[in-house]
Amino acid sequence: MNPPAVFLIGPTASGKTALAVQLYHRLPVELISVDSALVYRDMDIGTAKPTPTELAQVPHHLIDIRAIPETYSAAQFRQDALSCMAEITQRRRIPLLVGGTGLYFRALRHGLSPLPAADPMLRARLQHRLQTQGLGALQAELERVDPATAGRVQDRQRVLRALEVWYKTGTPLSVLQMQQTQRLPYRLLTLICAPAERDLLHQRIHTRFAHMLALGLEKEVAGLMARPELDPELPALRAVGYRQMWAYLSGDGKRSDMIARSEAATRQLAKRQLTWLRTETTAHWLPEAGNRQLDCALTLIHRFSDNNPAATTDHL
RNA sequence: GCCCAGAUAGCUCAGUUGGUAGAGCAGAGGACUGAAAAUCCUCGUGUCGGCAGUUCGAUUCUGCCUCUGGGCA
Repeated sequence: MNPPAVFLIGPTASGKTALAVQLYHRLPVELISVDSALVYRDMDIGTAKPTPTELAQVPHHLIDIRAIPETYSAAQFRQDALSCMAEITQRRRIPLLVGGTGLYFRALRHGLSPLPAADPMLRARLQHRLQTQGLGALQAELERVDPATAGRVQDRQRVLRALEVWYKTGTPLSVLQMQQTQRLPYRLLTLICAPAERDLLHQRIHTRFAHMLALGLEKEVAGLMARPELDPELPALRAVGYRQMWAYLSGDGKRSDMIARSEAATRQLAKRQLTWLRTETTAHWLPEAGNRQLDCALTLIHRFSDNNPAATTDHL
């Protein structure tokens, strides 16, 4: 039988990290972060990263593993997470994957088709064509080489990616995506940590952003702006809060606008994360934060790890 | 106290030469295969500040009132 693993998925500001820490103290688990922003060093306050003290007490894998100018990807994540999970399993412990990046969870669970990695040179060339010829020209070309994908995607980013795959392999993306992917070789328990009331989540987002400002988010971003190798178009710096603060410190809008825009962007992020969650049909939705939530999670994980998959993989 | 300008969607505002109105933002739903905290798609009924008058019909014109800016005393 495959070894066990637990997914703990939740939107930003849902309290999933706090729950994961409590679980760490009571169960033989090790935490793996599933978060595209936490991988970056020097982005601490705005990503609500656990503090160095917390990280020392409760180790999280896959945090602070990249410098800001570096790119990371779902495929990178899958590879890194699988190797962490193997090590944890060898220590006879259970990997607890906690985070909110839906694509990373999906890539880990269902695998990825064998596609070529991003090619920065090729991307730059395509980006240039996008600027000079417009999206329509690129869409028309995709329509010729891969009509299936052309009919499915309409945004710049994915049109460019589909052409990139075509240039690198000579095979349409839609054909490559039909190939069998490698599924996760673990027995899985999926827990969802999300407030039932949207209003409550919005309140938490508001409070948490005020807290980030109090912790010195402005200073953190000003420090990044002072570094010549960084610019606001880098994927890492498009993160919620950083993008808005960078714009404000560059003279765009009032401080109150920056706050409103940051909180709105966070709400929108949480909404998109919740959309991923609704496709999780075999997951267990945990009750609201508190003792009952912890007890519920503990019970579910105990039952799950006691080699009784039938009792736990079913829906509630 | 007087004069002027406003009052329309949760917010900022446009508009209707009189036939009950629409943008941006916010919000909601959805998509998602090496940038994903990214990138996109779809969704707009609201006493048009209140009361009265003119009119077949008023959010639109008129009068009064209330409130908010600005100016003059």
